[in-house]
Amino acid sequence: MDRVKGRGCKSSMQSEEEMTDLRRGPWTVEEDFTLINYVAHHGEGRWNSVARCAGLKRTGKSCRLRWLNYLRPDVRRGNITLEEQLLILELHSRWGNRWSKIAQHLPGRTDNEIKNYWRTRVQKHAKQLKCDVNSKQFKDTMRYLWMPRLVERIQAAATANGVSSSTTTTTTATTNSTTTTTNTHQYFTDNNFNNNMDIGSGQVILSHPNIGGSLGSVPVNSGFTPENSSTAASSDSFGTQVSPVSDLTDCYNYPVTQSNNQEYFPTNQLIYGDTLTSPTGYFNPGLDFQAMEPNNQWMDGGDLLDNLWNVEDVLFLQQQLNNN
DNA sequence: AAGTAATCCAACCGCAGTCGT
DNA sequence: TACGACTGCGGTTGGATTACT
Repeated sequence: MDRVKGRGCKSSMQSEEEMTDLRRGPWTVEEDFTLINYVAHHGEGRWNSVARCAGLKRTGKSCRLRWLNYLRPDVRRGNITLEEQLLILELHSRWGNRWSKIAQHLPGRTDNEIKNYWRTRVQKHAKQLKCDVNSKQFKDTMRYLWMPRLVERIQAAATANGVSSSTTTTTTATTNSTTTTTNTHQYFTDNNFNNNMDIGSGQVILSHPNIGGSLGSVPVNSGFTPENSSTAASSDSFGTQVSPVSDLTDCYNYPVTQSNNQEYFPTNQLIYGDTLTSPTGYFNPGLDFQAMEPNNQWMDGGDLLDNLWNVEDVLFLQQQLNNN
């Protein structure tokens, strides 16, 4: 196979790569097949052995990353739900950039995905507010505006769908700490690609939640070409490209629509309460709400997180700032 | 329609921790 | 204890896509 120009190539090749003709960059369908097949046969772990024994010209690290972030059958793809957003905000406020730890509480989500979400969405808003994402102002904004609003929206969605409040993500909290209890739910089927795999013959006839349609001996979705498997975007049956307006529910088995959130959302019982309402004058001056234009996506459009904002919030906060 | 800017996210890197010898 | 191999984590990059002019 041709050597693929890598991403983020900023330094000289590692010695390991200099010695062998290792591939870098996007994975091809063939490589994905090989890795899936090998893991199905031998299990996870010992990634350097995987790379060697499976005949993949990849580093062990690359194999591990590809498997964990993309090929693993329980990887959940698609938009981050309201509940997940709430959970991310809460857990990040407690643990900071401990993406892996945060990801453990969001079944099916990878640390990479959460990290990307944080950087592209949350930090974007911090930038718009011209404050540091680690600043007290921004954290207060999250806690007293975003999170209560998320709770409202979750409850509203639950009400609209006729879900009793007891089954929604109930929230109570103190300003100092939040109690989280974790119930481990099985949200996704395990290794569901094994069912149709004929390992003995080497013939792989499997459907994989992250790869649309059948794999192996069955022709791959026409949206795939060997050279674009991980970057094929909108036509990618992996559901790689996650656009705020795209509906990818057809691309995988897991519900991503709001109406189903309660069913699949982990019952990490984040408990917030009325105390989430900002105490008068709590906010420190410094947030630059003038920077938020009236038609800013942040306030009246865009994705779920963006929608948490509206003009009333801004006016309210400006009032708070003026009072100080 | 074409060019440009902004955004998204898969994949890379370096570093630190763990484990076996 | 020292060393190397391996693994996992968090930060960063840049190609692809989307939005805007």
